Amino acid sequence: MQTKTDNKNRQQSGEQAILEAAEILFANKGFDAVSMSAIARLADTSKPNIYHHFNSKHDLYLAVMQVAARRSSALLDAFADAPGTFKQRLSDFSAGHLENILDHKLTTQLILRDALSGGSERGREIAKHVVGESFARLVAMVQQGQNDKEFRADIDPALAAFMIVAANLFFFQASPVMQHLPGARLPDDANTYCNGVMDILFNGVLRDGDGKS
Amino acid sequence: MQTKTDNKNRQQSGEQAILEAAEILFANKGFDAVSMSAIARLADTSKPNIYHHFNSKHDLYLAVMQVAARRSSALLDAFADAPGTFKQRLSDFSAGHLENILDHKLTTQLILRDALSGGSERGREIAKHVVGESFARLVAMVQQGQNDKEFRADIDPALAAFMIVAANLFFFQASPVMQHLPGARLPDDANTYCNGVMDILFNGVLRDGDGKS
DNA sequence: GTCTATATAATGATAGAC
DNA sequence: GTCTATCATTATATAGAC
Repeated sequence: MQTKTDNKNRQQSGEQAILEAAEILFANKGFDAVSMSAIARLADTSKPNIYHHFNSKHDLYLAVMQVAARRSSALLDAFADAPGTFKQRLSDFSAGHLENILDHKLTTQLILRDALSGGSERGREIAKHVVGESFARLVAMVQQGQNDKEFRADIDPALAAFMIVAANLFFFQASPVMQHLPGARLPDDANTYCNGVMDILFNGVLRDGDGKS
Repeated sequence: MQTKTDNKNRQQSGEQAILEAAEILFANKGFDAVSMSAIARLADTSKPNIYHHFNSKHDLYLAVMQVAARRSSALLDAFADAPGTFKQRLSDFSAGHLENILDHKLTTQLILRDALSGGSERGREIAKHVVGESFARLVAMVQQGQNDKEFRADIDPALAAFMIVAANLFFFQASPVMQHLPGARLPDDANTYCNGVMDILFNGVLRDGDGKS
């Protein structure tokens, strides 16, 4: 029994280093800009050894994606059915969502890059599954809030959910650029940003009494 | 006098084809995934001819970016100082912004890809200039709305502007993915989407009387 | 499982004829 | 301005020893 586990562990040490190196490079530069030589160099091994563990560059990429997807999926389970008002639950979900994004930038960039790029058929399937999962939870949460008369009934729950996801993911994508823009800077603190977003989403930017058409 | 103009026109016919082919490929696949051979093939010319017009692949890329940036910058000038309430002007700007994005998907994808990717130093400068320009206008518009007491004074104008841009750009990025997600679909019509977004941004999702903290 | 050495194809870029 | 032919380099991937 133990021999099998030992083999698995010994075997993974090599694979693990390769997977980690590949994740870093793929996330930062994208599939095409990364060579097997660069991965081998960063993983401190040789090119043929990578081909011993993975059939092709694309296979390695898919393996990296699957590991990242598994990690990403498990992270938001805690927010599935929490107590409190839906306003609070939605705020918590959004804060947790953004926190996960910023705590796992590599994973996020990897999945986001693949999901939004016209890349490899099957890679997008994995990425779609991940974003679809957290998105569906958000939509359901908004709908429940509508059923409880806490949220307006005349808004599209998918739209509200999308705006939350968009605000968080686009913040992650754009913050390196935004930091260098003159004149108007966003809050660099994630919590401040998230609270500001949710305040606008919940209450709107119009002053009270201006008439909600 | 005319000879110069004629030369210019004759000269551009070749360059134009190369630039257009390069824009299509760079926008769809990114810098690294596009080869000079592929560009030459699509432009119906030869590789050395490209090198006659541009010093390197990177030079060609910058030229494509500059053309795209010029196009993109000119598009939103009309919304600079329009009449009407700031709510209306903001809605019009957002609608025009999204319309421009969807009418020039190639240009948008090209600039967005470069701005958000860890790509070539100088390419990002161009992209940053474009997004920074339209972003600054939006922020100013929100601030004016606050000065006129039309918008709440306690919101961050940069944050509100960012949410509009994020909603539009992320919609553009994600709509190919979102269309295939089960359960919750966004409106496929740009106007419907934009109106829904602005409704939420202006009025919020909470039902009236729930107390704006 | 890991390596050296290598096959094969494609890359960015150039030389030089027309 | 445009081409054919070619350079040097690098890419993915494999063969085969240990």
